[in-house]
Amino acid sequence: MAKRSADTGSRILDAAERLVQQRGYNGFSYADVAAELKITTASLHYHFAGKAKLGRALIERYAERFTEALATIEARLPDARARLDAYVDVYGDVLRGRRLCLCGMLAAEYQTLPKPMRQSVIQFFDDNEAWLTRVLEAGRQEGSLRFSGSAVDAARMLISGLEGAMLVARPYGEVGRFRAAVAQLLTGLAATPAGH
Amino acid sequence: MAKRSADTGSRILDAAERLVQQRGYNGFSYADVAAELKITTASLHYHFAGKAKLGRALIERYAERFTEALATIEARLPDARARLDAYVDVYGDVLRGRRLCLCGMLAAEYQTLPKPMRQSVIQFFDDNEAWLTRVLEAGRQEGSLRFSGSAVDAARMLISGLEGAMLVARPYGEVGRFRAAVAQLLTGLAATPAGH
DNA sequence: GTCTATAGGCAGATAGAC
DNA sequence: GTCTATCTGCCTATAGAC
Repeated sequence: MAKRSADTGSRILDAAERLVQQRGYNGFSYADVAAELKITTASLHYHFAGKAKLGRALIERYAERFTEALATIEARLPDARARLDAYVDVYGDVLRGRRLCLCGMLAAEYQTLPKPMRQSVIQFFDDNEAWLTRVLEAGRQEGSLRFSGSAVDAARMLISGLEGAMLVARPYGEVGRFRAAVAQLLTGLAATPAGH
Repeated sequence: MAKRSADTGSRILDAAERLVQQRGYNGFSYADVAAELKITTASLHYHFAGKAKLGRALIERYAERFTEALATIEARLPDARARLDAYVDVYGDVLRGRRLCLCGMLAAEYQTLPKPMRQSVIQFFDDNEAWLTRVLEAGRQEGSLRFSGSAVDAARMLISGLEGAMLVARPYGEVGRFRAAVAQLLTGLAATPAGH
């Protein structure tokens, strides 16, 4: 009953996702995916009619899983500060696999993406922003977080900072760079000023 | 005596630079540059033996100009806070042209870049970090800037934040998003807490 | 320095057998 | 569902005339 291995469609998405996060949408080919799965590119086309459709499916699944991860964070952690820290950890985990955020990578390549993919990238950032805005607003209410300006601006700052910290840290191959940059990013948000 | 137009080498670099900042290193071709300059790709190879060498020349020139811009900022502006603001404006100007920072884009594509290009990308970030660290340290000394932790960590946070803010803002086509995110990024650094 | 012509490879994609 | 075979187009790159 237990499935020993995922079906081909999922395995294609797994391989393509890793390739895009590491090399970019314009930096991988059907041949790369096919070689990894030991099938032919013709078989690939059976599952995903074209590269654009594969790309769109990648974002959809990635966004879905991200949403699930955020729901889990909310279910398990009660206070805003802990939720924020857990959110940051999601990004750190991605970087540890020498990957960028899928949509961060696609944002860099945005101007070359097929139109349908573009809207999905925007949607990912919008969803993240909405979730983070709610957490920040709650944190301000409960007194665990503080920030000047609107919660949505603070959320945008954080998302930008996290995406950028991954982008810059990866060439150095040091997750410590990411952590240090993000720690600095968060100091301004702590209701209790960071001790020194 | 006045040169009416730049020489071919420079015009190639101009076109290629714009293409990389907008579409990425893997998202442009010799044919794109050749078409823009109305020459052939064979002529392109006379000036730059291969795409990797062109890529390296792009980074070298970009880094050189960046260094000059930073020197100009130091020459014209006396205090650290003004220098920091001017530094941020450099990024904003790039984004206004619907471009990313050249090295931010190349950082995304890092794993696919020819080896010689990689070291140049790292060098760009190292130089920026060193300059910004000096400005931040000076600002702390003169009392115009404050931050917890080391100046170098604050510098890394700022560079990450600026690169990320460009990355995320561009798909939306709104420079306002960049400005708002960066404003939030800087609030923690103002010695005089943002009044309200 | 710029051209024409072309090589050689890889890209995404399709037809049709099994 | 997966294969072989093939197509067309674009890519980087080079030889050699002008």
